[in-house]
Amino acid sequence: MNEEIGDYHLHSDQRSIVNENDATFEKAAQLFKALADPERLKLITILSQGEACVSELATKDQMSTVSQRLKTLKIENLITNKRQGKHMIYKLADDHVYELIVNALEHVKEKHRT
Amino acid sequence: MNEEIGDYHLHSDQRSIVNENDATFEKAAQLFKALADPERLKLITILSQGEACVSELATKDQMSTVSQRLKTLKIENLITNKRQGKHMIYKLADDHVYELIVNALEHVKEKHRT
DNA sequence: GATACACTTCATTAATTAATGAAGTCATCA
DNA sequence: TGATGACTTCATTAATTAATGAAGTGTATC
Repeated sequence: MNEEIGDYHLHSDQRSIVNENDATFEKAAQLFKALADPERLKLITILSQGEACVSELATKDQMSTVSQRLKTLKIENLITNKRQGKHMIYKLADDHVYELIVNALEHVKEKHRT
Repeated sequence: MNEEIGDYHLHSDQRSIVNENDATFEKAAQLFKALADPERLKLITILSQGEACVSELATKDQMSTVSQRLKTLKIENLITNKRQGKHMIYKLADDHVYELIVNALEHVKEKHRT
């Protein structure tokens, strides 16, 4: 009757989330917090087109700011980096990142009743 | 060579997000902000199991807080409500909500290299 | 080994966000 | 119609978060 998919259930045509603990909610909230900024989202979409170093993502005078934004994203495992000589190359960590953003963009573009 | 899916592209095995404007990023950031709180996430997961009124979601003394959390979620079209006599019944707005949360929960449960 | 380049970190300062409790609204029932 | 129940809103207060510019770190080059 109920099809089980990890902690996510399908029962009587209604999807539901069960058995999550407080620590998981806390971590998920932190993840969403990292995504909750238009400039950080913009960085992610740029990186969705391929890896890039910091100076490709920032002009000289916003380098500090961009570096801090990247750090925020990295802490939540949304992006990874590697050094290449003097440059630090950033890229998206995995598919969840892409899925989260695309899903959010779809949601905000959707018409909702007033 | 490139398969086009709305504003989302698949090219050479790399997904990318293009052609989004600032207003869209701003709205997406607001959406993520609404999700960036463990208590609001908890409310969403409860509602994923079915609709509920405020007093089912809160004890008497946290009613104000819970009501404000629900309002935050409603503003971002994550939930909807309807009055039923004295009760205000809340439920999830659409599938995006469920997908966003499940995706985030999967991401945080994933092992990432240290 | 000193200088430059490409960042990263730190500290201050400004701006946002959330909890609390009191007051207000809306529907029902006596 | 006035009292009660079920919320919602408001105002204050506390806690977080982000931008800025200066100082620090690591790598390559002269």
